[in-house]
Order: sequence, then C-alpha cells, then structure tokens
Amino acid sequence: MSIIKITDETKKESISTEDYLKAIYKLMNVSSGSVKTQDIANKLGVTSAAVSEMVKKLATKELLDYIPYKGVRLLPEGIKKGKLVIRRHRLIELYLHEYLDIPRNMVHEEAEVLEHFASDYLINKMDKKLGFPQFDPHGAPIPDKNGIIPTHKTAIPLSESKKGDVCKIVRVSNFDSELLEHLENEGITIGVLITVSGILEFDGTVQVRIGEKTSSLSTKICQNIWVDPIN
Amino acid sequence: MSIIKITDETKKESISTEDYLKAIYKLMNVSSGSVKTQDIANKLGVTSAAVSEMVKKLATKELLDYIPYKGVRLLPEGIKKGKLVIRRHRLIELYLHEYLDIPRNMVHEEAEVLEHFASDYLINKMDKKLGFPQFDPHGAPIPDKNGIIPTHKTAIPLSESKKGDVCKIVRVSNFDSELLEHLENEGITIGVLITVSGILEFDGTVQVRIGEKTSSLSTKICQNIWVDPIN
DNA sequence: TTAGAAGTTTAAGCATGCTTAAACTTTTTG
DNA sequence: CAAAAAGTTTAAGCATGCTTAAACTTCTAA
Repeated sequence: MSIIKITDETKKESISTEDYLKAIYKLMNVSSGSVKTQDIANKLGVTSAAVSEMVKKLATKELLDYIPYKGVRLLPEGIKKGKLVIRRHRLIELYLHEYLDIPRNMVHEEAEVLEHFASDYLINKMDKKLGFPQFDPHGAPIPDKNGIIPTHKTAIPLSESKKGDVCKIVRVSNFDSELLEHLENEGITIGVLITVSGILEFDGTVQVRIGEKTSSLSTKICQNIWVDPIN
Repeated sequence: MSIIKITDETKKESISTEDYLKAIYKLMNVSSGSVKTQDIANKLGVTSAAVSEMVKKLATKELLDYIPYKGVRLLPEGIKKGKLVIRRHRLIELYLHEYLDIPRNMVHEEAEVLEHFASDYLINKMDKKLGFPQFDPHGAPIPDKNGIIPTHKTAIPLSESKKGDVCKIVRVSNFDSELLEHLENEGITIGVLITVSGILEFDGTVQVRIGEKTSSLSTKICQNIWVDPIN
C-alpha cells in the first residue's frame, strides 16, 4: 500500500477550469503579456461577466495572477495544466485520425470534448501506440509529459514566402472544418511539397503548384499555413 | 440545406439522465417489474431523495412511468436511450481492450466516463473497426444500432453446473476490478474451456480444471460466471 | 483634460443535481 | 390490526457556472 500525497498539482480541475486554462494559455502565446477578459470571453463563447467571476476563482487557486481591469497571466501551475489539456487534445486528434480514420476536419470537435475525459492512463497508451509523436494531424506540436513542446524551427507562414520558394507544409493553424476540408480538396496537407508559382500584388493571393495541380490561396488562408522552405 | 426535426428522440440527455436510464434499465432486467427508489440510489451512489427528485423529472420527459411510493418503469423512449448508453459503454470497453491493450479489469472505469462523451460518429467508427462485434470483453452483449441485443442462448451460471460438465466461459457479469484480476490470474477468461471436477456439498464451492491447472471458486463468484455446456 | 466610448466588474437570478432533515406512506410484525 | 420499522418524498440549502442589467474603470480623441 502506497501513500499518495494529494497536492494542488494532483487534483483534477473542472471541465470549465480546463477550458479557461487552455484558452488563456493560447492567448498568452499570441499577445504575450496579459490576457484580457474580453479575449477570453470571445474564445470561450461566454460573457465577460462570466470570465470575470471565473478568473477570480482561478486566482485564488493560484493558477493565475489577476489584476482587476488589467487582465490575467498564468502562473506556472496554470501553464502546466493548460499544456496538459493541449497535450490530451492533440494526442486524441492524432489517434482518431490515424487509428479510426476520422478526417482531419472532424477530429477537432471530437477532441474538444474528449480532452476533458480521457484519463492520463489512456492518453499515455495512445501516446505509446502512436510512437510518442511530436505533431498532431494539423502539424500542431504535442507537449510531452513534462510539458516540453517541439517546434518547427525554420517554419514561416506561407503569406511570407517568395515567388519560386519550394517548401514543405508543416502546419495548418486553424481548425475551421470548412477551411480544412477545402485545403484537403486542394491537396494542401501536412507533409506535402509545394512551389510558390506567384503572388498577386493586388491582394497578396498566393499561387502554388502541388505536383500537377495549382491552387490559389488568399492572404488570410496563407497566414494559417506554415511551411518549411527547402531551398 | 436539409431540415432536421428536433424530436425528443434526437435530443441529447444530460450525463446524469443517461446514468439514471442505464441504471434503471439494468435493474428492470433483474427484478422485472417496477424499480424501487432505493435500488436506483444504491446503484448510482446517491441518496434516495436525489433519486426521487430526478425520477420526477424523467417522468415529465416521458422517459419513464413513475408512481410515487411505488416505483418506476421505463417507457419505450427510456429503454431505447438506456440501451444506447450500454451500447456505447460496451463498444468502448471492447475497443480499449482490443486496440489499446487495456486490461479487462480496467476498461470498465474508463468506459464509465467515456460512454457519455463519445459521439455516435465515433462509436460507429469503433463498431466498424471491431467488425460489428456482439459481445464486450466480459462477454456482455452489445446492443446494435437498433437496440437489438444478442444472447448467449444456452448459457447457465457456473453455480448451476454439475460435476463432470465441460463448458466454455461466455460471460463474467461483474466488473469488480479485483475479482476480474483474480479470475484472469486463475485463467478463467472468456472463451476458455473448463471442466467441473467437483462441487463441495458444504458451501457449493466449485472446483474446475482449466487445462493443467485447477481452481476453486466460491458460489458467489460462480453466480457471476456464465458458461455454455458443451456436452 | 475631459467627455464619451469601450471594456470590466458586481449583483441578482437561473438551471442542474446533489445533500440533510423532517414529514409522510407503506410494509412488517407482534 | 395497530405500532414500529422501513422506505419515500418534500423542503431548504449548497456548489458550479452561466446570463442580463447596472455600476464602475480605463482608454481615446477632440
């Protein structure tokens, strides 16, 4: 019989808390600095009032620092837990795609739910089956058990590529189902090699060649496609 | 664009409601007739007061008939939904056991949670991968999409076998983790052939031979082991 | 630098589903 | 068959996390 110490770190957080930590973690990576009430509210689809209340509670649990009217910043414990939610999410996405043939544009919504309910035991089994993968089906990095996050070191957004560039698609950083389906149809998927055949001055539309096919991609789309230049 | 009719049948029930329907469904199969408040409370680990309240709500949704002080009886809609929860549970158990190497004595608790969150889409993918199986890792029948439940037609509890019987183990109808681990260690698992080598008059202890090994099983355990006589 | 706009917080209220304690009904038993 | 025991229901209260409306703070632009 072993003695298990129940610390703050061990305790399981509520679904809502996990959602907040994940959302705030992601927002911190964008607007590095403090995260605003309204941004969290938008991300989670709740009112600012709800965020305001919830954030106060998370502060008392020492998951984040909260300065009223100023914003919020995750503390180490909050970062750790946020990363773990993302780890579960991305491993589930990859597992569903690889082993249950669930198309890329559908894995997100399934994982969005299951990330809160798959036990660590189960997650680690999936991780092992998948061979301790580094990236999910959209090329997003999967934090390891210790929270270490792999990177696409040399990747740039396709919107910053130049005419003539040959590059490999390494990430699509958006999970809109319609967009993902469209890209899939165009042959724009992770691992594929493309050549930038032209960029319109007018609005930045990027024309790419994928094998025999060509495809035109708007600036907004290109900002979500990350590529590794080969040349 | 298609028109989707949202009927009572389509609506997703709360986790709690699903737990109640599943519990009541199982209890109806035991004490065929009406199910008592306290039995539900015991099964779910809540107070009778909680059951009393909840059952009233389920009655207004026409999932069951409720006569105060008398008990509860599922209506067709309740039966259908109860079966679907059980279907999800058992398919998940089987999937976890077959594809993620999760031992039999651990699949129950994982499935207990996931049964509420795996989408129908996902469940049907698993069903297909598994080849539309009829029984879960404990030999329990898996209702199909239409609620049809396969049976072990000729099975009897091991507690009713006779000395000299040769039979195949088809079901262990208990999910106590310790018991399951014990049976696994004794070689008593689904599909295995055993010979009843003796039964003690004193307390009904059954002695069985499994290949070279022998094992003694209490009456209580034998009531949970279902076998198909071969001879 | 100050008024209005934009953003945030507080307050009151709701829904779900649980608890305990008290009241009530049914069953058992002497 | 009546009193005690067993079982059930009602009532009040709690926790979580959401909403709207009102109050408050901060930012922005003239």
